[in-house]
Amino acid sequence: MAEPRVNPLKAADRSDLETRMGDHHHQSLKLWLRLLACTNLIEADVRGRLRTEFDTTLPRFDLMAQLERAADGLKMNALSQRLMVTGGNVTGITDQLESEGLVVRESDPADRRAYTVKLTPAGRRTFARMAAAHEQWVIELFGGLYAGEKEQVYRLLAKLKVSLERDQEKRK
Amino acid sequence: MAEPRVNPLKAADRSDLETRMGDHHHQSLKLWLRLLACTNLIEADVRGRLRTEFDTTLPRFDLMAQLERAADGLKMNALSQRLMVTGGNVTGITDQLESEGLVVRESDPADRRAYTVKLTPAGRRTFARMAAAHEQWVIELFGGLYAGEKEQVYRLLAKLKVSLERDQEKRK
DNA sequence: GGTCAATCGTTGACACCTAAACTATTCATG
DNA sequence: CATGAATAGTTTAGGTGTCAACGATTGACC
Repeated sequence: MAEPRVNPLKAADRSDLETRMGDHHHQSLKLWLRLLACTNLIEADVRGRLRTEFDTTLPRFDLMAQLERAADGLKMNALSQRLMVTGGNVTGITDQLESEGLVVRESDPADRRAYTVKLTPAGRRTFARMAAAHEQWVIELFGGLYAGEKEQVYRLLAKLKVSLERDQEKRK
Repeated sequence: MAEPRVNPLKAADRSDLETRMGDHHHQSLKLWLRLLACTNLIEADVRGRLRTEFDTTLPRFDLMAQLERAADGLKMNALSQRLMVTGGNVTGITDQLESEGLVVRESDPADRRAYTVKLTPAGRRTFARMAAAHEQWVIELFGGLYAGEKEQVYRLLAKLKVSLERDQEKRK
C-alpha cells in the first residue's frame, strides 16, 4: 500500500477521500474473505462426510444432483453450465460415474456430436440415499442461524448474485 | 435428529412440524447453493483477472497476502492454517514462489525441522501491485450491495462462521 | 453441392488440493 | 540419557479444475 505524498494544501480533501475509500475497501474485502471462509468451512465438511460416509466426492454428487433434477437427462454442455465448470472437467467426472454404472451417455440421434447423460436406476438409488443425508448435514451446518436470518442472507445474496451476473454479462 | 414418535391424536401437529421442517430444509439447502454460487462467481472472476493481468493464481496471491500481513514471516504450519489448506499444498506453492524469487525459506536456528517463509523485496513489490488491483476488483464485485447491506451480510456470516467453527470443534 | 465458421465433446498439459505415509527433529517422561 | 510420542515439513497417489488445441459434426451462405 503506497502511502501517497499529498500536497499539504489539499491534505484535508485527500484524506477524506482516502479514508472513505479505505473504509469501503476494507468492508468489501473483509466481506469477501468472510464469505470465502464460510463457504470453505461448509464445503470441507460436506466433502469430508461424502468421502467417509459414501466414499464419493462433491463434484460427483453435484453432477448427479443436476441429473436428478432433469428427468430427460442433460447434454454435456448443459451440465458444464449448471455446474459452473469447464467441459473438460465434466467429461472426466462423467467418465468415472459411467464406469461405476451410475450414469449413461446416450447418443443423440439428431446430432451425432452430442450425448445426453442420464442417471441409471442404480444411480438414482445411490443419489437418493446421499441426497437425504446431504440435506441433513446442510441443515445442521446452518443451524447457527435463525430462519429469519437465513432468509435475510438468502435475499441479500440474491441481490449480489444478480449484480455479479450482470457484471459478467457486461464484460463479455 | 431423532424424529419423535408422535401420538396419532396429534397428527395435525405432526404435519405442521414436518411442513415447517420441510421448508427449513429447503431454506438451508437453497441458501447453501446460493452462497456457493456467489463465492464461485467472485472467485472465478478474481482468478481470471489474476491470470490475465498478473499471470499468477489465486493460491499464490493468497499465500503472499498472508506473508505481507506477517512482518516476521510465517512457519509453513501457520501458513497452512491461515490458508485453510493442507501442509502438502503449502509446500508446493511455496516451492513455486521460491523458485520465482518472490519468497524465501529461512531455516529456524531454534528448530531444525522448521522454516520461516518470508516475502523477498521483489515479492513485496509484486504483491503491492497485485493487492491494489485486487482490492479494486473486489470493491467492484460487491458494488451491487449498499454499504448497509454488506454490513448486514458480514454480521450474519460472522454468526454463521462462529457456529461452524464451534461445530467443527465439537466433532473433533 | 462446396466452403467455412460455429458448436459438441474430448484430450493434454499443468496447477491445485487432499489424505496418508514418510523423514527428521524435538520434547516429555521415566 | 534413552525411548517413544508428538511435531514440522515433504512426498506420493489420485481426484478436481483450468485453458487451449483438437477432431468431428452441423449449419449457414453462396
